[in-house]
This record gives sequence, C-alpha cells and structure tokens, in this order.
Amino acid sequence: MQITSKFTAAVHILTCIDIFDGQMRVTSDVLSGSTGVNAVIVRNVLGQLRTAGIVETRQGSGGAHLAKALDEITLYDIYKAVDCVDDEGLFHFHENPNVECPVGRNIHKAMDGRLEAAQEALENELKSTTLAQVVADTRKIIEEE
Amino acid sequence: MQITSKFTAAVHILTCIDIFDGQMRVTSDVLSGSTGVNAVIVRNVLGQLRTAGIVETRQGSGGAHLAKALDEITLYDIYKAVDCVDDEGLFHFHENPNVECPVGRNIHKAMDGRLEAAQEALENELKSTTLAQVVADTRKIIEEE
DNA sequence: AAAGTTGTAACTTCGCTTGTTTCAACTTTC
DNA sequence: GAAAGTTGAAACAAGCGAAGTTACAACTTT
Repeated sequence: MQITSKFTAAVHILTCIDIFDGQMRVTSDVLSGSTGVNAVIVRNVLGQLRTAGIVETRQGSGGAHLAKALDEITLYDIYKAVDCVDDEGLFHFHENPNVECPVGRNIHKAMDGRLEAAQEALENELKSTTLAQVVADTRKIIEEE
Repeated sequence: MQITSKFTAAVHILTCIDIFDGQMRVTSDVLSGSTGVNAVIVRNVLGQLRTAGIVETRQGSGGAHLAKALDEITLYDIYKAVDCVDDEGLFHFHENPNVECPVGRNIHKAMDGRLEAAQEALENELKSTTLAQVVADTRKIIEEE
C-alpha cells in the first residue's frame, strides 16, 4: 500500500509553477508535460490545491499561480489538500472484530491512540518541511547540473 | 489510501494468543472468530509472523504460541512482518516525470530525502511501542468492563 | 466569432486487498 | 493405523480505489 502519487505530483506541480511562472503560461498541459501525469488529473489536483488556498487558477485565462509564499506552504498542507488520507486515518482497522470476545470488543480502544500517534509523527514531519525548501533544493540541483 | 488491515489484524491475533494461550488451543479458526477475518487470511498472517520469528505454529497440532517475550515485539516488527510497505516506500512517486524538463528530471532527488524522513518518523513511533503495552492496555480495559 | 483553457462528469482499465475454495501434509487421539 | 482436526499453500473470484481517458460546457483573450 502506498500514499497516492497525487501527493508527489502536487509537489512537482507547485515547484513548476514557482519556477516557470513569469517565463511562460503554466497551463495544465504544460504541467502534464513535465509531470507525465494526465492533464485532467493535473486539473483535478490544481482544483484541490485551489480549494485549499494554495494556488490560483481561472477558467479561460489559463496559467496557475501560487496563492501563498513558498515558505507558508508545508508538505502537510499539500498532503491534506490532495486527500492522501481520509477521516478513517492512515491505518485500516479490520472491520468485524467479534464483540462476543473480550479482546475483539476492546482491541480498537487499546490500539487507536497508538495508531494516531504514529500517524501524527508522520504528519508532524511533513509539517516541518516547506515548499520553499524543496524548491530551493531543486534549483540548486538544476544549477549544479 | 490506507495501510492494510492485516496490520491491525496481526496485532489483534498476537494479543489473543497471549491472552488465551494456556486456556485453549488458539487455532486459526479461533482467531478468525475473534478478529472476524477469514481463517485462511489468519493463517497467511500467522505464516508471515512465523517467518519473522514472532510466533510458532506447526502443521497438524494446532494452536499458535508467541516465540518472543511481549516486550521484545514492537509494532514496527509486526508492521514489517506483514509487509505493510514494500521497498518502494510509503509514498508513491508519480512514475513518468519528464527528463526533458529540469524540474521533471530533478524533483525525485529533491524530494526523496524528505519523504524518507517522514516515513522514518512513522516507523520510529511504531518502534517505540511494544506489544506488551497494547496487551497491558487491553487487559486493563477488560478488567474495567 | 475563434481559439485556447479550465472545470467536471462519466466511463474504462488495472492492480491490490480480501475472501473463498480446495487439497496435500501433518499431528493427535482412539 | 484409521479418523478427525489442523496447518500451509495454491488458484481463483469479487470488490474497491487509483489513474487514465473521453467529452463537453463555461469562460477568457484576441
């Protein structure tokens, strides 16, 4: 099992927008070309990022722009925006533990806190990284090529 | 996307083995009854846990037993045993970034370290929790019922 | 008015997770 | 040693979600 590639695609998309905005009109077609992700999927991702207040797009005119400063966008913001995990959480509990069994009816309670803590550890790490860092690294690697 | 329920099922299974071993023969049927998970799946999970050196099972005789002390089994050991994530890692990178594009051919390098750090944060949290803690909590909740 | 772009819905494809069926190999018990 | 119960494993089916695809209305710019 893996976290949807929409997440890495979204980071890629935002990095492109930052780097190419001003030089060209960054349309969903351009972004599809760079990411290798279908243009409709790109537009879906852009839609989710727009809902989250991370980018600005408009029908007709074409070209996406960042709606926030790079260092105000964390990887967690992006991860949340593209719905990597739903309300159920990262871990999928087996669905029919037997309530007739003392373990079956209590295992959920015994585990939930620990599963949440693990998920939180992941998310805190994502919160501590900003898009500014990723873009800076990308620019640096490009310059060193 | 979610981490396979085999993980929580495995923890449930191990908890049952610890609590019921001695009182009854803890067969895959018994475990299937408590977890609500198909008995064949239970046997698969037990097989993975056996490969990892966490439980002992034998053909014919029936009944699983723990192969280690409770406090020597971490949630991470179980998570690894049941193959929650493969070698690719927890995050799924979009597969065809365009190497003609400076961002496309470098985004992987720019992100990989940070994705690994996030995954590690999750796994470290799982490493810090032992089955002993989960079983202790489960017993406590049962007593308080 | 024409051309290009976004937003969205409906459908398809593919792979993964879980369940199911089946059966050989093994152990215990009578 | 035969019967009953259990494990291990393979093969197949069903269901679900991710990603791609097609199609088109709404919008902007020229």
